Amino acid sequence: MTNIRKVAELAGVSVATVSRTLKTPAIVSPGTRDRVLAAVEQAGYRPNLMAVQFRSQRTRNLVVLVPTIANTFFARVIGGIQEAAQRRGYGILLCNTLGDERTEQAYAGLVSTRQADGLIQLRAYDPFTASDGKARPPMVNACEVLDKSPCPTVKLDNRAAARVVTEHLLTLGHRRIGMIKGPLNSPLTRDRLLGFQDALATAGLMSDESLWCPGDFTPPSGHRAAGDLLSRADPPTAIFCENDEMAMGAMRRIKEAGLRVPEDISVAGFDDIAFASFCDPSLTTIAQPAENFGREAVSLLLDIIDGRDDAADEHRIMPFELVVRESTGPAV
Amino acid sequence: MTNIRKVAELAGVSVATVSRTLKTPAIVSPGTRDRVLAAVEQAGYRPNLMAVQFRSQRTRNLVVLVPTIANTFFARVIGGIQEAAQRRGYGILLCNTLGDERTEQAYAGLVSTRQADGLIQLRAYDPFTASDGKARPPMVNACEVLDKSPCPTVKLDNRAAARVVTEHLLTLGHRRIGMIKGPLNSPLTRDRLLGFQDALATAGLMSDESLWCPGDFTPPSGHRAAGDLLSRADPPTAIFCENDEMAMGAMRRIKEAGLRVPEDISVAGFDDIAFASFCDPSLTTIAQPAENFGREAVSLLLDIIDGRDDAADEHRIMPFELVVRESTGPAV
DNA sequence: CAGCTTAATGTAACCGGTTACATTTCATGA
DNA sequence: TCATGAAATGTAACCGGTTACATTAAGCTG
Repeated sequence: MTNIRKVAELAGVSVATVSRTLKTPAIVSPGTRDRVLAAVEQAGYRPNLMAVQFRSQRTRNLVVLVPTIANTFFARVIGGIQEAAQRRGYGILLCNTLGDERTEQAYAGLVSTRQADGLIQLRAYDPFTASDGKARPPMVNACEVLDKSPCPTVKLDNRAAARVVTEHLLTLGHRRIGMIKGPLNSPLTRDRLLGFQDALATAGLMSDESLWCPGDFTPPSGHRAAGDLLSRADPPTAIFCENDEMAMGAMRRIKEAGLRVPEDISVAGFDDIAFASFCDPSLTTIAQPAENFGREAVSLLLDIIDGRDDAADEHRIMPFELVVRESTGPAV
Repeated sequence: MTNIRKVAELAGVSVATVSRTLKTPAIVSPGTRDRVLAAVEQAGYRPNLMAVQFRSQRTRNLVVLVPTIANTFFARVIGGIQEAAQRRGYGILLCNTLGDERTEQAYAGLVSTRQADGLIQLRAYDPFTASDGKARPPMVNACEVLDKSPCPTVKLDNRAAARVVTEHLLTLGHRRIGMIKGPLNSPLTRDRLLGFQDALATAGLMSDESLWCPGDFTPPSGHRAAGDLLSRADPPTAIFCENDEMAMGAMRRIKEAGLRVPEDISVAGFDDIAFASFCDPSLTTIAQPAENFGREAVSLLLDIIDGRDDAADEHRIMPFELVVRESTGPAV
């Protein structure tokens, strides 16, 4: 393996001179510089960055924990993370955790053991355990955020957004509105449910828990939940789904039952994934700046890593927007 | 920072004993072992893996170059890569290249500079340049594969699969079949086009190049291309799209034109993404074992890294399956 | 209990860069 | 010519583990 000593020998100089030629050429005399560069070229030398990292105690890698990469929304967030990190000279160690805490802890260990400089968690769970040492490693929690987060966060005001969607449905005259929820233990699900109830309460309606169906953010779960709602004696005239994937599954199920969207039942989603405007009917949903979630998270994390500690307790709220398309219409 | 020397001091033993206690406890006497473990606990010690890697010259990281993470098919492939890598103790450095060769070369440099042990490229491009040294770093090319690859490959027989889809359309009586292509310079696009032509030729039909529209694998491009096809004097009775994302865009456009799928026009896709069975109508497409592409690629790459050189020139062909759903029907 | 084997532990070199500090070279001015 | 200082270059410690080899302690046999 060609290392710096080989190059030094080849150029007839010391290792220090080779290192200086590559890092601070200005302080090396032109003649020596040329000889060294020729030797580098001849030997095909590439510095071993593992050694550099080891010396500098910085890997310039960030760990990213994603509940599931198959979700189109997260894919966009990751895109934003990746772009921002790359621009600042950092690489991304991606982990598709599938919500498994053991896996998350294992990857968090990469930070504790210095294989990465910091961590971005996209799920509401703190992967650092006591065994990770006393000092908390740099971390940012984004998208799905812990209520009492031990680190900076980047989130949406899910409660407000859900209220806006629900108000939209109420304005259209819907009174019986079904709800397809996300995973039960998630603060995100809870907040969207709260916003949903807020809007109903403001409109003077009782919320009917029998119209809440569990789902897991995948199309099949939306399909199943919609089937459940349709089988009721008095089915809802509109369904609010906590994400677009489930909304697409639900629309499919409604059409299989011979009903039309939105003429018979309205459907609203959440996230505005790429397919939302291309499915049939196109989906009314909440648009989130997914890529910006990623960029903000990286920016906050690097602030911590670089010791700009004024960032240590920041909690950013990202904007959202109701996008009304074809899947919602007046109540029958 | 607590390092092995601090722990050794705390336990009243040498650094070697600490190292042995953690790596090969069997050769340490029980009494010493207990004292060392107590000291490790007390100090909150986690070994600095950067030092371990540096010593062993192995990072246990793999670089993965993805053309675009927003594509549902690639998301599944990455899931497979990630799972297989994790099981074998490797982490993934993910790069969303967007097809930019400079970015790809930069990430390939991580391997040349020992920040990663190998690379998986999901696009038909060799990111290693001459400057990466004479010995080719470990690499595997999967999904979209170079014709003359300098490394092992994992691919689908795209030509055969496209032929099967086309034969399906021909069997349904279609004679004018439109084609929405992927990016022009890709071997994948070329192979699917060849398979399409093969089937037409076998059926004794001339292929009509005016029915080939360019796309870029995104829903909007499928939408645009379908609009283009519909505006022809004599539009096709079926459209074969080179991936499902474009097929969904195309179906949307067809319905916007007041036509029905499949009654007026049939649409077929490629990849069988999660939404293919939940859109309306559900999509006839080619199912690929996406996760297995990832697993195979990891397996081949680790064979190379571990010096099982019998793998150095392997080219695996993955199976496919035509999934007939609602979007294709008899020609009118 | 000497003599020998085996188990347990310690010492220090090593991986490949970086950089503080030491040393050499060279130009300049007295 | 020599002293002086700046510029160029060299030497070696260091980062934190691992491990070959050396050393010491313990156990066993006759």
